[in-house]
Amino acid sequence: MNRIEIQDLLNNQDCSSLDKDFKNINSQLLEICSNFPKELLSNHGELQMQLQGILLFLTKLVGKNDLSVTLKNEARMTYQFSKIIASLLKSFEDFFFERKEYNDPATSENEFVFSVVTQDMMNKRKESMRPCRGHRFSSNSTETLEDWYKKHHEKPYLDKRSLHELEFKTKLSKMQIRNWVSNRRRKEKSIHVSPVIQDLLQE
Amino acid sequence: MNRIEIQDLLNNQDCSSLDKDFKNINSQLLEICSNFPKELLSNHGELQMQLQGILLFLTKLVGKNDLSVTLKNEARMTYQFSKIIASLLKSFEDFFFERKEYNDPATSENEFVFSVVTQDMMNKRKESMRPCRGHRFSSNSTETLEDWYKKHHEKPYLDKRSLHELEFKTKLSKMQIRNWVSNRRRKEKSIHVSPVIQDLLQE
DNA sequence: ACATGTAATTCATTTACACGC
DNA sequence: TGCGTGTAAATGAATTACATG
Repeated sequence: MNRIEIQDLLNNQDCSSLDKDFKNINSQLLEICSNFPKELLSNHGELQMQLQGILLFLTKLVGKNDLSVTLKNEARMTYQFSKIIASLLKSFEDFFFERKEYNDPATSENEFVFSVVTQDMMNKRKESMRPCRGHRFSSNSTETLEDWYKKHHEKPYLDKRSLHELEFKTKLSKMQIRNWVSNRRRKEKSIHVSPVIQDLLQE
Repeated sequence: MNRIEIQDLLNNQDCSSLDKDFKNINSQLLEICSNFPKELLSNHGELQMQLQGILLFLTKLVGKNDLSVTLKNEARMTYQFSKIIASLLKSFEDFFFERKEYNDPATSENEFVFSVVTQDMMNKRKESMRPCRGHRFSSNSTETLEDWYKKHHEKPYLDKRSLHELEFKTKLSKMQIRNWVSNRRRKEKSIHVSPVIQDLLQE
């Protein structure tokens, strides 16, 4: 996932029309994000309260009739963003206060984008899990595999070198890679169906 | 078209009032459906006889005067259903044993009857069925509703006339239509998300 | 090791309903 | 009742794993 600066998320070009309170809220959110898991231990309750206040304000703002459409949309977007932060905050709290064994991989970075952290968390969890039907690989792994497949489109069968390379790149097991490529060949087949049959299957 | 389990078609809640013979017929039909084209080659003649017997019995049943209305309707539906199976069976036989040209499904009379009758049956059943979460409306109904929404895009709220019209066109209940329009408005909102946040949520 | 069939799971979407305004 | 919002239940397609010949 690409990193996105929080400033880009919050203060985009349309913000020039926003009033004082709205700007104030944006800067509050920015601050919360910047210190995200760091200051959580000391004042998570405060943070939750602050977020609740922000959400309440935004709800009121959206409800107003005399608001311009762009401003309303802006408010809605900020509301969505605040909601995301609130739920992230909650999941962090669960980690820190109910299961204490979790080490945050990203605390070393001073200012970071929280989306990257959640991605890391997901990958950490996934890697430790034993292979399970239906559980998706990380998008990174899938991309790597898909790249390989595109390159070897003519003859999409694994040789030893490819297998080793993919094993190293994706951190998946040999069996998983073989399965993936096999399933991928099957998918390739099913993509190219006679248009007549496709029409038939449509309805 | 929504799929309906054969069991639902044959054995619905009203069946408690049916007599033994009727239940027996239902289970026979169910068995025939389950093995439909599979066992056709070995015993198509038998199947035709069996179906004829069923049809005869049902004809007698419908003719009776002392039958309750719901039971009579049930018998009629089962009769239609048996007829459909019989005609399907016949067209399969034609195809397999007389080497006749397989008729284009769109123009074949049997197929036409099949789809119309099942649609009819479905609508009938839908009226009696209590609405169920997650069960899709027919594509026809959805199209009608979507058309209405597009037309009233500026102010997508139902008035009495619209509600009546849609109720007539879609054969859905008032509550279902109100729910659909409400859910549709919500969807409209969620479609217009900040592209940055959308990317973020994409992962 | 392969194609094929299919089980188990997930993900987004659809419909229904509850609660408060 | 009407609305928006939150959320439950179900669907259906796609993803991953594993069994068989």
